[in-house]
Amino acid sequence: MPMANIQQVAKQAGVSAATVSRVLNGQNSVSQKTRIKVEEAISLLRYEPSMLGRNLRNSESRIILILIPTISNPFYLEIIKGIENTALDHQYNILLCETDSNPDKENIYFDLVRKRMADGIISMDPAVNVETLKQLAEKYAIIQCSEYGGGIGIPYVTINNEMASYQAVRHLIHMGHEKIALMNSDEKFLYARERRAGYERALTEYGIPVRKEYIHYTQHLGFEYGQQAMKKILTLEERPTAVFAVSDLLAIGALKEINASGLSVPGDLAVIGFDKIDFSNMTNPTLTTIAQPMYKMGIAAAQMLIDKIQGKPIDSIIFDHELIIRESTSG
Amino acid sequence: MPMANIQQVAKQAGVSAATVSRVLNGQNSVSQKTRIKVEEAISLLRYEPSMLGRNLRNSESRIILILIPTISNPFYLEIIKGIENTALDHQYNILLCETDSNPDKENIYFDLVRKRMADGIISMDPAVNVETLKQLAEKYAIIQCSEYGGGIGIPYVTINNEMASYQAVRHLIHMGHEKIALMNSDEKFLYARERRAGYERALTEYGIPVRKEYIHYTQHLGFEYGQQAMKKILTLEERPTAVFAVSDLLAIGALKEINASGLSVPGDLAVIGFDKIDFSNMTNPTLTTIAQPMYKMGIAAAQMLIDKIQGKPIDSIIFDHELIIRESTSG
DNA sequence: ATGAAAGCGCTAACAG
DNA sequence: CTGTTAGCGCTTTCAT
Repeated sequence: MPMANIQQVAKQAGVSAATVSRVLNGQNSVSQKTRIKVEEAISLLRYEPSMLGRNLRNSESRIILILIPTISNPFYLEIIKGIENTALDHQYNILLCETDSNPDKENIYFDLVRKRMADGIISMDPAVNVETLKQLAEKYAIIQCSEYGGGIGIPYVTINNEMASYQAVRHLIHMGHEKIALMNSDEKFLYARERRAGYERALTEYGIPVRKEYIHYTQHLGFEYGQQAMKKILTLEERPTAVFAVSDLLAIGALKEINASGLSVPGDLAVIGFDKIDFSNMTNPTLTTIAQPMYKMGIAAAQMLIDKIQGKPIDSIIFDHELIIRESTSG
Repeated sequence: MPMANIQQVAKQAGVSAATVSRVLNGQNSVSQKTRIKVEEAISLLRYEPSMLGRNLRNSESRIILILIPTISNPFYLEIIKGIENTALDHQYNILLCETDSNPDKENIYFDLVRKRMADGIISMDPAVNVETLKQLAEKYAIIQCSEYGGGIGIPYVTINNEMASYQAVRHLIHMGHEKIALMNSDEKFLYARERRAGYERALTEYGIPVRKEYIHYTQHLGFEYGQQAMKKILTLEERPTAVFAVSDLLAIGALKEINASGLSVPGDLAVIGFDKIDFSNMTNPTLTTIAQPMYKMGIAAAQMLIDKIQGKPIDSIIFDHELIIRESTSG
């Protein structure tokens, strides 16, 4: 007798399906006596209510979609944990979607919400198509997390990128550095523009000229890209004495490349990363970096999304960051 | 006019809902003329078919559940990618579930398949409750990936752990090592027992005695546990000249600890890891390790599960591994 | 406190 | 080739 349904339970208990449903949903308009009858029938038949029927009836999927560019960047991991735990608390589940920053793949996932397979989206893909997202946000619940298009009216949670970057560079200056390179993402991303602004503000404030040849752009935030960029930086005529990379993975690539070329960190070059991923503490030397409260950001994003799904008003949040000073700048 | 349904499209096109459904599902029993009418109605009304209705009707969720102990171990990342891409090809989506090796959380996720929210499970949690899993497997599609209970009749994909371990240790012996430590997981896990067996076989084959004090167990596979275990190993009276750790994260922790104590790798101690996670190539020195074909394993697991869901017969698979020799054993 | 009835949106069997 | 009908499993009025 596989897969009993609510009708069979009702019959077994000698009540109507409606009553079984009431018991299932913990409504207190059921007498103790019938409740017990129903519960017995449920366990007798090993009944498990079908989410399929319930979801159709309620026009909801209780699924939240998370959009990330790649699962390979550990930066997203803690955020995802925060989202997942919060979602679970509210009986939501998460569908983790890797876009590879590919619009086609992205669109497959957007379809999931259009097709009611997901109740909302938390987007963490900086490369997301802002136009599509804006359009989608008119009909569906959408939150941007850690990366936002800016001024497109979609609620977001993020940190103050300009300030974080400013503080990182100021720290380097305080350590006596003047020749400071920036390893940045493509400036089509808002956060990349903000972080460069912070970099320039710090330099300017201390009367250090901004030198174009010290600013390098990488296509992605991965390890290899950090190596590559560092290789170029090391060929500069006036070699910098410090590098600020906008992601830990980039910074770790830089570290590796510096070591490979026989130089030492922080003796010859100081290095700062960004994100405080787990691995930033496993390198040798350990990496100075900007910590984002990733777990908290995940919680907030999930809470906002759930509120939004339920029609509540929500506000964007800007979280505090923190400069974590470790061996790569103070060896 | 938000959220048109199939009835409204039918009305707009002047046909029945059944015909619209046929067009939607690409059945060729529809005349060119009506097909066009229907397609026009669809785009006019911006109709998006609801998976909720379809799923109920078809008694399927088209969702695959992936069970992992923690998202923090990069080992799972590539496998997940393989699963996801394969799933996508077959119009399945994946629900990523982190159990923290916690039976309660595990049970929440098992409920998803009981409640028809998921069509099947790929379990990668070594700590999974084998009894529950076995029971579940009687009614639902379940595959074990990279970790299997052994002899419980659930199809699996894995590698030959004993052989991989044997080869790693043999490599160390060939490099001239005799005092070789093993950093292993709790032997309640099958793979831990297999890997110890391989370790012992290699030693024995070369006439090297197996020394109890060289075998250390860690509670988890994380970085910190590797550091801790290494700390103990370094206090041994007769310090080993090589360490074989059953995970890269463990090995990286060992690396860090060795460096911290002023010793060098591989000069004073050689180190081998297991898994070939991305990071194993980012450390200094880079890490010798056993490569598992993780992406392929993911693809296979997903394909097996989908076949199983569709009632096809399936066989377990044992994949080939490979010893990747890098700096941590060969200076 | 409980039941009858309707319907969420879709697909498949059957009839024509 | 197309429409009618029924029903997947559940929840929610509306009665009583």
